Amino acid sequence: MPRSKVKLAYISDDSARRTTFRKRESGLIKKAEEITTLCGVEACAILYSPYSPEPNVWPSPLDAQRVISRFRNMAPPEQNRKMVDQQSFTRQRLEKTTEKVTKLGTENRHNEMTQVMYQCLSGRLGLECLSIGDLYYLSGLVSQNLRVIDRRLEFFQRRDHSG
Amino acid sequence: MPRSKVKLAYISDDSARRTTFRKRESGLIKKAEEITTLCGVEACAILYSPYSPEPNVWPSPLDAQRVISRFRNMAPPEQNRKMVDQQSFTRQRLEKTTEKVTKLGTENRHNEMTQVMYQCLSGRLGLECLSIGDLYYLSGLVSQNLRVIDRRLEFFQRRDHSG
DNA sequence: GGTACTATATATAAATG
DNA sequence: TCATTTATATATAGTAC
Repeated sequence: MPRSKVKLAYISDDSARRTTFRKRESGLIKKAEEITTLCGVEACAILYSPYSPEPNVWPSPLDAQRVISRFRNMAPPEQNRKMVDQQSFTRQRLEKTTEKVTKLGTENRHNEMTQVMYQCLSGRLGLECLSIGDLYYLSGLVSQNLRVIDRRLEFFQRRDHSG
Repeated sequence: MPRSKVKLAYISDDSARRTTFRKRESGLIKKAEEITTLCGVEACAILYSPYSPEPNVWPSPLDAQRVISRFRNMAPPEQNRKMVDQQSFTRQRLEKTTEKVTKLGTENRHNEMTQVMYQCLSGRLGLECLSIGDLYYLSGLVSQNLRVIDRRLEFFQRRDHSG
C-alpha cells in the first residue's frame, strides 16, 4: 500500500476504516470481475459492512444465489467439462475426501456434524451446501436420534393406554 | 499486468489461463483476508474452476455458510437488482420484521426444541426429560430434516450414476 | 463526508530454470 | 507443468481540497 505500509490489523480509527473499506471493496469486486472474465470461471463474493444497509453481493444477488446453490456441488462448468474427464475427476475427489477424513479424525467429524445439525435445525444452514459425504453422516446421525425419539414416544403411548 | 498490459478478455490459451487463474485466485483470497482484518467486516468468496474438484471457499465452508445464510435471511424471495434503493429496502425490512414478530411464538418453540436437540446430540440431555408433546415436536423436526437429507442424497446418486 | 491526487506497496504477465 | 524471478501495471494510504 502506498505512502506507507500499513500493518495488517484492525483499523481502530472509524473514519480511516470506512475509507479503507470503500476503496478495498471496489478493488476486490474489480478483481473478482477480472478473474471471471479472464479465466471463464464462476465466482461470487459477499461483503457485509456497517456502511451499507445491504450486503454487497457480487455479481448480483440472483447470480450469487445460483453460485451458492452449487456450493460444494462439484460438477464443473459446462464449457470446461472436456478438460477434466469424469474418471480422473472422481479419483481426485476420492483422494481428497479420504485425505480429509483421515486428517480430521472421527471425533472432530462428529463435533462438526453436530454443529451442522444444530445449524440446520435452526435454519441457519441450508443442506444444499453440504457434500455427499457430509449428508451421509448427517443422515445417520439424524436417523439414530429419530429412532431414539420414536422409542421414547412408544413408551409414552404404551403407558398412557395402559394407565 | 506486469511486463505487458493484458486485454480484459477470456484467455483462450489453456495453459496461460490456468496459470493466470492460480495467481489471481490466491491474490483475490488475500485481498479478502485483508479487508476482513483491516475493516472488521464479514465476507465470503466462492471460486469455481475446472482446476479443482472442489470450489475454493473462503474463509471456510462452515464460515461461508454462516455468511451466506445471513445473506439469504436478509434478502429473501425477491432478490433483484432493482431493490437497491433505500426506500424499497426499508419497506422490505419492515415487512420482514413484522413477519418475524408475528412468528415469534412459533420460532421461540422451534428454537427451544432446537436447543433441546442440540443438547441431546451432544449428550448433555437425556430424552427422558422431555414431555410427550415435546417429543412429538422433536420427532417432526428430525423427520423433516431426514427427508430433506434423503432427497439430497438421491440427487447425488442420480447424478453420479448418470454422469 | 466525499473526490482527486500522488507516491509507494502490491499484484502479476512474461521470462527463466 | 511448477517455482522463481523480474519488470511493469494496478491498488491504495496518505494528503489536500
